[in-house]
Amino acid sequence: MKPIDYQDPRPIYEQIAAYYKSLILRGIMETDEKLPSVRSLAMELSTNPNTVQRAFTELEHEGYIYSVSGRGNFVKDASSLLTKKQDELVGELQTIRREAGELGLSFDELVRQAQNGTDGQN
Amino acid sequence: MKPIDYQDPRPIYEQIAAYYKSLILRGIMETDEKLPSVRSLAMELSTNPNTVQRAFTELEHEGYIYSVSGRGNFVKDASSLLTKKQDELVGELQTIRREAGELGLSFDELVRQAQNGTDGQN
Amino acid sequence: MKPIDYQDPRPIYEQIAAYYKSLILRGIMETDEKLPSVRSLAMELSTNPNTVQRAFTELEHEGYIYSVSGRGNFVKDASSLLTKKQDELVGELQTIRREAGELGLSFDELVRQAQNGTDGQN
Amino acid sequence: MKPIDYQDPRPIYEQIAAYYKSLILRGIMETDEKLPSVRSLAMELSTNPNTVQRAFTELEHEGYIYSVSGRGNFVKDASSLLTKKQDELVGELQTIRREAGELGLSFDELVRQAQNGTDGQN
DNA sequence: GTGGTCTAGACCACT
DNA sequence: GTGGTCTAGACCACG
Repeated sequence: MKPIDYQDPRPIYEQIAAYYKSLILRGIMETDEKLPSVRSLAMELSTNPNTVQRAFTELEHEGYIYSVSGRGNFVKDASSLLTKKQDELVGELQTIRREAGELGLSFDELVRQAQNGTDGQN
Repeated sequence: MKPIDYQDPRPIYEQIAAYYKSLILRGIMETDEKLPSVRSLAMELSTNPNTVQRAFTELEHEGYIYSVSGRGNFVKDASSLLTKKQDELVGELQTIRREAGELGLSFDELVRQAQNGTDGQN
Repeated sequence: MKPIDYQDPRPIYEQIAAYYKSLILRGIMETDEKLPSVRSLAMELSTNPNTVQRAFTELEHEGYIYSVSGRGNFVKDASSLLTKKQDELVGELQTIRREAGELGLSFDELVRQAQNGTDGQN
Repeated sequence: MKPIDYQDPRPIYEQIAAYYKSLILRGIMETDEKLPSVRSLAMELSTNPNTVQRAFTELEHEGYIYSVSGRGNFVKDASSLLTKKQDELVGELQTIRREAGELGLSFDELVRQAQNGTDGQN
């Protein structure tokens, strides 16, 4: 599985970041495991090192990885991240649900609309 | 119905803004109808005029109201706002759905969790 | 000259309001002159009385007309309005000019772009 | 170049926001670069932290920066912002041009007036 | 330390 | 009277 999909409307650095978030949160990459170097990953994905660097910067800001100057980028303590991320998503859903209620819209109906027009295997 | 709930984690100015968004989007307040003055509403809600002002500023920035200096704040043309807002909410749900997929989480399960712990009549 | 143009992207009530602003500012309608009644104008333009009412409400809010309940709508003191409006437009142009400067864009170039794609007899 | 000019009729928080918009749109500040902290910038400009906070809130609402609680404020992906902003300015110019036409004023004359009384090197 | 929120009180411009 | 801006000072949550 390659992280970049040019059909995807998201910018490339977002896709790269999302790919590693997924690997980390699912436990496929373990704590303190080293990520590929910026240059090598840029080669592999045929993209610009700046784009990879931006993805890594985002991962660092959001607490997924830490960077050691001159050594590389490494996975942060991943154990708590998944449940934390899950709580965030549930929180966002509750916000949307409350907003829908305030506007007289049916939350279930919105959920149904969100499930149409996409692949759909959840 | 009073707009401020101190149990609600949202800041007061957000609650006030949300309250008027709801009134406007549901059509309870009509185009060009006048909102209460900053000072009188602050009195009524026992809060600071700055807090009300902040709520109104947010409403103005988001296109719900317009302000006429020395006259008051008035409801903007709200006709198209509701469907636009609904589209936004569906878009946010699709984003969450995709993120959940990337993390190996069940979107339906998250939706179920979001519906527990709150009143729940959607 | 009829005020409504369905090609115009602006809402109908905006067009009606703009039409009367033009008449008032150019001195074609004089101070205290009576505007057509809401109902008769709606008939003449084959539109809904609500739409005309909304246009008149906007004109009143912006200080062009005043309304006397049961009698009709009348032109406010128009003498000072034109120069005031002209000053407003110049002020807006200066704002745009300053913003362009802050962004490293050429104001003249923007003006040129704004003059292409439209009729062009200024 | 210091952002605050007390001769400028714009409120201080607007000037601060405009200053950083300019830096971001011109590419002088890069994506994910950190802005000064609210308090340190307030010290440097001899103004109140609330005023700086207001400027940053506006920048966040308008999509120029994002804030990470406890870490600071950072520049958002700015690549598409400049052309978008330019289109907005051209659109505003066209609106003014149409209004001028409706009032019997010469657009070119207004542009000339807007260029007098200021520095003038566009 | 950071951002974020809130209060109290003041001043201005506009009408 | 109205909205809008600014200051001073306080408190909270997060890390």
